[in-house]
Amino acid sequence: MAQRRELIKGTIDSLLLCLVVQQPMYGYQIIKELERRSQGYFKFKEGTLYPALHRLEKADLIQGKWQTLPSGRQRRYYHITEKGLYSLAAKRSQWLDFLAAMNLIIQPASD
Amino acid sequence: MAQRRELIKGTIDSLLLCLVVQQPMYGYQIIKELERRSQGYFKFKEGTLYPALHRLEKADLIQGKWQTLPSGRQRRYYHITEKGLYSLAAKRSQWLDFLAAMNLIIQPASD
DNA sequence: AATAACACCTAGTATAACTATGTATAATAT
DNA sequence: ATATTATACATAGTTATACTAGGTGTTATT
Repeated sequence: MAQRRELIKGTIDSLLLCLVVQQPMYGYQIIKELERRSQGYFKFKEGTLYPALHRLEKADLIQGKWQTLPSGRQRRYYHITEKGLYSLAAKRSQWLDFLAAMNLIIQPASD
Repeated sequence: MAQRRELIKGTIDSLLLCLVVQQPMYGYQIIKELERRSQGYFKFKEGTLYPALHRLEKADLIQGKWQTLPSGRQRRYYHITEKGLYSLAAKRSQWLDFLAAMNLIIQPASD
């Protein structure tokens, strides 16, 4: 039924690392940015994103820092760690391996 | 940690349908065939495959039929149903959509 | 005679995306 | 003025599914 939900599993960490490797970002921004860059495909819920960010931080792949805007509003900016950099490279590689295997099976049926 | 495990989620049904659409196959054969075609990448465990086959059969996407070999050994051959054909087409399309979205984010870093 | 390969099965576990809900502020609409 | 939407964070509980670990029985190989 919700194949999309399952397809996405295992890719969120890579997606998040892909974004924060370019520049530090905060949660809400990441949700919007993923939706924008994927042309509306990725619409992560907060209940998906924040736990994922906490998981990555706990694993020392990203690190968050609170920042206070002039308005007084709080944002938690995450930036990638050195360990995160290595992890991202590994995850990208794993993704490509997976993709290659999938392509071997899911050939665009010659019809 | 086990990213591979999560990556695979949501794709098994498509993989199985992809195989049985070509010819009826039985469980053990599917495991071996997926490993062969993916050049060793997919090595599904029985605890993964058989429940998946049962799930697909329950959803009326495939149908199994016991066959007895001359040796007396029993095999359950699964063939795709009409509903399975439509489902496979839909899943392939969903996979391509997902892939396109992923590619927009996981660009092979220009390095 | 013992091991590996064949061929099926399932109960329980782990993981992670999501639902639903909560808090609080700023901007916009009525 | 007031209500709604957008911004910004958080988490407890639900659901789905790949896997672990175990089981049954047959056939082929060492």
